[in-house]
Amino acid sequence: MAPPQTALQPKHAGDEPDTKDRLLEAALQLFSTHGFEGVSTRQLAAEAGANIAAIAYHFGGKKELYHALLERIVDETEPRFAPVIQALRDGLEGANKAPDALSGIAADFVHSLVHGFLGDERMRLRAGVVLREHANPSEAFSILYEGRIEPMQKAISGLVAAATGLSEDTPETMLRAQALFGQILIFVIGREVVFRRLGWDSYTPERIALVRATVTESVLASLGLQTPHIPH
Amino acid sequence: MAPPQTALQPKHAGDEPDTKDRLLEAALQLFSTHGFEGVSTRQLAAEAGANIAAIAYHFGGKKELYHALLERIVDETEPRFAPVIQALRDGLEGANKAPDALSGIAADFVHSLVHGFLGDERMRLRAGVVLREHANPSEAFSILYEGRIEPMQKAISGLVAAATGLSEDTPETMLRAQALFGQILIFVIGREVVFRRLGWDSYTPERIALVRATVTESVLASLGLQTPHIPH
DNA sequence: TTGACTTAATCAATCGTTTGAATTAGCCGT
DNA sequence: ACGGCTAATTCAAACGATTGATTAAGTCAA
Repeated sequence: MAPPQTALQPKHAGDEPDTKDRLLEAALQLFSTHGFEGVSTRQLAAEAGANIAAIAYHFGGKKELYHALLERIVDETEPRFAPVIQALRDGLEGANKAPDALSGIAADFVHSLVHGFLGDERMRLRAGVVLREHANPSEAFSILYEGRIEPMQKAISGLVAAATGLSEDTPETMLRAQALFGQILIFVIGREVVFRRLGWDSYTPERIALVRATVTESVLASLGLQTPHIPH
Repeated sequence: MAPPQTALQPKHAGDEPDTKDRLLEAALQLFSTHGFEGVSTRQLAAEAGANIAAIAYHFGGKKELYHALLERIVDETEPRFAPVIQALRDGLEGANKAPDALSGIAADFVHSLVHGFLGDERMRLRAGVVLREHANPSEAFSILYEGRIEPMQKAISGLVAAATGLSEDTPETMLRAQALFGQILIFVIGREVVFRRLGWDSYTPERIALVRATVTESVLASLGLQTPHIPH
């Protein structure tokens, strides 16, 4: 009757996802495209192959399922973004002694972000949820902001600071970091616009490589850096 | 009983908006924040001070009201964006003979866009609707794309082409234009992020000026141009 | 048997839409 | 200026359908 407070992890130790996981997967698929109010509990249950009551049982309600999805998005993207941010930080530290390497470090960073955002279908769905929270922050926006957004912004601010010579925490640096991020994120947000303009219907590996090369040029130039020779 | 097919434009020639206008205004306010599915017809009617049946009477239904809003957004933004695009085109034409002026032209363009997007509360609401259509294009996305988005993209492509020497219609130029636009649009999309990072709670004229100055630097650098001395 | 989980059925509330009557505005012949 | 006519508009009330949530009986492994 009441939602389980303790997870004893009984049941099968099989491989196929249980009802709770399938509901979270359905939530990602549906909330991403149609938004919170645009999806009914019956749609969620049907997509997950579960009963409607399973939502209340496993999460407490529709809103709690949505919040659980946000937390899962933060958790799932951790192994993808943490190394990228760490590599940027490490690179910037080393660049203090070898300033010429800054272009390569920035190019690698852009490379990772573009492929991370455009190369993965699931990441596109996650971005859909995150962008909806941007436009209309719910009470759970802080889950995303503190978990994923702020660390990313701080890392980019470090890059901007290294390239411009300004301090990391000045308003100008933070705004430049925002502008830099916008050059990448616009290809997620404006995906449909890009497709219409270029006559595309999806991001193939070749097209992603073209986006990455072009964005890298733009970003590096915006930082006053030279495009390194064949960034890889 | 049936919706009026012909508009004889009778009624008062007064100044206060009639029910149809008030419904469109309510649609802008509510759809912008909560999305199409997140707003009920009763909310719309209440916000407009009208009866629920007025939606069906004047527009045919909720969906048709939404489409009418999209068309109104295109129409209302025409006088704001058309001169900016025209000024950019004129400037680029003149810059063929005076290449040094390119920085000033680009700076003026960024200036107009930043103030257009951030300086007007109604524009922020309109942007909310447009961005939702970006993330989840409805059947009416073409209204926005052909009306506002494509002309803007083409104008920016002209600027990129002038700065880089490439042709206007190469994929690289179009992608660079997209990246350039992203540097500005991120301050609309990521409004909440900017506020949290900088400790702001709104875009005041002083803060907009700071954003404009910083974005102008970033955009011009990304185009390989020098920041002009005191852009005004 | 116990506890974790699923199920069908049902709850009140709200959804978008429709109805038909009431109200309002503009135009007519007088 | 007048009442009478017509069409445009607004109104309260209700429509069936769907919403998120809840219930109690059921299944199944330990």
